[in-house]
Amino acid sequence: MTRGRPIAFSPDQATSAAMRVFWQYGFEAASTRDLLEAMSISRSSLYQAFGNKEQLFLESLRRYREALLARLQRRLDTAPSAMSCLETLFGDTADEAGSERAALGCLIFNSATELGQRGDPPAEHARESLAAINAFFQRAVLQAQAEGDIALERDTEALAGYLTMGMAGLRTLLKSGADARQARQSVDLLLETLKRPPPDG
Amino acid sequence: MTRGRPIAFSPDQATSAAMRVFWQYGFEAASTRDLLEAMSISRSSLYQAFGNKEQLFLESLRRYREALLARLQRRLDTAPSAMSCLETLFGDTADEAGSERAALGCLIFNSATELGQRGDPPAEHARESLAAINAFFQRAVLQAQAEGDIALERDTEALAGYLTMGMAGLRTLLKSGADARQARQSVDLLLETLKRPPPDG
DNA sequence: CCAAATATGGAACGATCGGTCCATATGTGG
DNA sequence: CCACATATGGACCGATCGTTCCATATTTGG
Repeated sequence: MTRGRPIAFSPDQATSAAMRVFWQYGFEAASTRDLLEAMSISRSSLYQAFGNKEQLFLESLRRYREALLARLQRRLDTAPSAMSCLETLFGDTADEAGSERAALGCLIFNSATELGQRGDPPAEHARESLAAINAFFQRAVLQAQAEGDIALERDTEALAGYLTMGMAGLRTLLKSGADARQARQSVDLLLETLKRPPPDG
Repeated sequence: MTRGRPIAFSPDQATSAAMRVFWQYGFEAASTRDLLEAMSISRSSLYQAFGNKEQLFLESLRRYREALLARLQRRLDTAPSAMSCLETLFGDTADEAGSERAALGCLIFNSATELGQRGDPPAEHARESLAAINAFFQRAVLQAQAEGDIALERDTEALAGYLTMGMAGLRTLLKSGADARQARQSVDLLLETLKRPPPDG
């Protein structure tokens, strides 16, 4: 079937290792040397198997996004309610304060802020991933509305955008070393909006 | 008094030009070539007058922070109320959606996310600047409470952290190209929390 | 066991990085 | 007008960047 020397590494494991490097350093700041060392492969193998740094990043971000969204959706599916899912999601994130995990942030938010409005594939992919997070929040809010925990008069999309903004801001606070108390208090206030009825008008 | 050849550029204007470069590209990604071109000075002059790239960044960030906080404080001092100041501040920021200004973001939030928990002076300076923004929000909330627009039972610090988180998130959304509608809706929901009374407990 | 095909290690590429150095220009105090 | 002091332009430094290339290793099909 296959001809020639077989590859001596697992592309999956190598991509996961690369993902962690991009996660920690960002797309531009992650050097090919960093990537090669973490992936434990040679320079030739990287370019043979992944093309170049940009394509490796796209593959890493794609995997990160799929894993994240799968995890989020599972949380939503297994939680006692969509509202409690959102509460634990933001609460658990706030509780990361001070940890190494908090210092890493989220690869998607990191990439979205680093790459901004650039027109190249990495930036486009980052924006799409941010939109996917927003879409998850929209599903969660819609379900919470169906379950009676969020007022039906609320605009689902607006609340989703609000939560995406909140998570982005929370990630920023955690990255810059906010303590658990500030993170918790901010998240509590953020979630308050979901529970109370919309003002008149 | 002064001996020797006088400098042929304005250090103030040069620092402002450098600030814009750091603002657009970030600390690490801003190359000395970018800086020299924007500042319209020679390489020798940069190192003679500012020491190195890091010190130039610190000076740029210091100026940005001072100018920003002065502008914010002036807004607070001249607004009809602290609450309306916060409303116009977030509202005006949301209205930047889609503009070049929105793509730039805020140098302080940009630096805080880029430099994270690093232990060097640029990161420390960025975190201090973020704390200064938080302190401004704290003053604004305190004033709004004194003016009767925010319930006194509210924890001032908690609301300040919430607003800092909100602005950080808003900046992230804007940087990644959020449209005016999403930004507006998210900000409206964010500000809602300030106006309504705290829940029981 | 040989030929074809693929993977790998490592040298090398040109470009760019932040920073230094030196010759020269351009001022002022004596 | 000269001596001194500072500023400036530009060559240059070693390091690192992402990428390419080639010789070599390692496999399978015939």
